[in-house]
Amino acid sequence: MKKDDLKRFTNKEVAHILRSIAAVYLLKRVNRFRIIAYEKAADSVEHLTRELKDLWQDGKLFDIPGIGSSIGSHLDEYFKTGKSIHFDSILKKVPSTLFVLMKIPTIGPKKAYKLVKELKLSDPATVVGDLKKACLEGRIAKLETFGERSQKDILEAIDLYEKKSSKTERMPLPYAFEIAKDIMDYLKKNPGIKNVDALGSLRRMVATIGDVDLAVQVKNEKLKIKSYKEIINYFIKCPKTLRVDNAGEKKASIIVNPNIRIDLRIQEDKSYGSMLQYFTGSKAHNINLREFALKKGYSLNEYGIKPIKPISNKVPNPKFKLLEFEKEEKLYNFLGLQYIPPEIREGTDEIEMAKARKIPKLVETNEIKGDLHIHSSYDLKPSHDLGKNTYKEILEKAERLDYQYVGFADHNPKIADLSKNEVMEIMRLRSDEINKVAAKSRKVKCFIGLEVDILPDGKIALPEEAINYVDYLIVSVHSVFNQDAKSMTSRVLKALSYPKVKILGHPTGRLLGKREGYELEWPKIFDYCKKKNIVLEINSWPQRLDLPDLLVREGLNYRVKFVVDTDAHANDQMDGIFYGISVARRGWCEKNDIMNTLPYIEIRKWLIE
DNA sequence: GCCGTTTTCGGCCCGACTGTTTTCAGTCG
Repeated sequence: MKKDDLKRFTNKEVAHILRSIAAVYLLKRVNRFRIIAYEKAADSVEHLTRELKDLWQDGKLFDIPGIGSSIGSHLDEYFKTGKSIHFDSILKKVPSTLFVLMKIPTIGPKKAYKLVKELKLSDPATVVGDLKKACLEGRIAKLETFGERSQKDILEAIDLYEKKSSKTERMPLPYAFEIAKDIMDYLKKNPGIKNVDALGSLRRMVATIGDVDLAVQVKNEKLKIKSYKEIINYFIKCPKTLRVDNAGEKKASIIVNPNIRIDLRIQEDKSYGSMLQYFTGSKAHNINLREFALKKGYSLNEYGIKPIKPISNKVPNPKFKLLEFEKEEKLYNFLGLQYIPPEIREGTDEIEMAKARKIPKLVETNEIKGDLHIHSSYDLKPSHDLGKNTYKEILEKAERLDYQYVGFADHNPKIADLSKNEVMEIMRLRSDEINKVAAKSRKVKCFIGLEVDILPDGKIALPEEAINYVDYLIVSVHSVFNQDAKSMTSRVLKALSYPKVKILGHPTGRLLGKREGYELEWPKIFDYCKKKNIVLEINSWPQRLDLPDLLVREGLNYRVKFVVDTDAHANDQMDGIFYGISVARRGWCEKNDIMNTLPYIEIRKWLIE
């Protein structure tokens, strides 16, 4: 019971409920569009980058595409009371073992129903094992519409399911990106390859990635078949390959260390843009785009755009020839839309905005003028990890990145182990040291920052007098994450009220794959930040990518500003700013929304004056 | 059941793959 409680209200669980209801409706043969509606809602919830429950608390439930008055009100009841009478009554119509079997790949509602019924599988706790036993005893092959082949497939699928449920799930974007980059670099060395692109969630720079999908465009069209084969062969011989999963004529998959699947597709020149568009997704974006195209009289697929009506009344074209696109831009433009960058193709309002020509010019990595959250090796007896590089080395790195400034934001001295006077002395010496190093730096200016812990009661882990030794403070929560939204909100608001606080660091505290963020009443935080000219950090640390993209976009509605920082503890990590920028882009940020695109003179005004 | 610049009614994405049911249903991305 306890264990179940812990799993309550997660997006995964809600998506599973919605998908289960779609399955029951399918079996009960209700209107198929109602089934699609539930599946769409399930997809939508599953791909949210925030917890649905938090959105519900913020009153944003009905903003989610696919959630309307009916599903929305049932979810409202579900979150309020812990159950939905309507959902429960639907789910009761079929044996619950069915929903367990549906988790096995290649088993959908219909097969699951048949298996459950014919084999009388009634215990959800043992159903997978029972099915496996039935396979091994040859009982599946005897069922109508199943055969030897299906029996073997089911056995393999169960195997996969059992392995997968105990294996790694999605990985943080930066890890996937590094792996993909290695393989893309390898592919680019092949003289037959003109272009290599990421596809899917990797191209959209989603915070977590499952499989890596790649596309190649070949150079020599005339030798098509031969060169395709050569490229597939070259791909599967990649030094990172652990094993080859499959290799066909236009597609192949390999598994690389540590058990990551890489899919490659080859497409000819003239429809490369259509393929890129199609496999970049998201699914929700593609569905919306196809619905939009349909209204204009076009059908959209991975090869191009097909008119579903004759192009002109005078000259009817009986063949309705497929229109092909080598470039994605042309495809969007043909439909009367502005080009939509992959990062915002999430099926929200991007098509509407593209039609109105209101797609923003998203911020780019080369517009960043400095990094305000960097940890050095200067030993100030900190509460958390020291960095690896000296102030001088960090400045040299910043110069190589063509930055105008950096902000040193070491962790505060550990106040539990030190007297107030000792802390003051440490802070004074540190400030002298930074000033000394700064005086010798010609190109890159520096700011004296500090990342200060927000204590459980909202006080900051630094004596107030010591604030005199810094230019600005970043305040962050590093402990006691389990307070409820109300207490956490007043805790953070109190911390933000101290002098010189300019940045709220990694605002949700999430660690991808490890820890959910804590809950906050975001409208209050946004309002306060806007009022006090405080900005929210978009932290580029691979496991953080925090603030999450959805909250970034929400913050924009409150006209809040952001700063993209690396939180680097070593110089090579300063290159990771790129990942924070990807979060900002997914949150629809333009250059002006990001404080550290400002030149030195202007950021100084905000930070110090 | 959801949704809105042809709509508050009347529409609703598209194709590949596979096994088995010889013409298609089920599943997936």
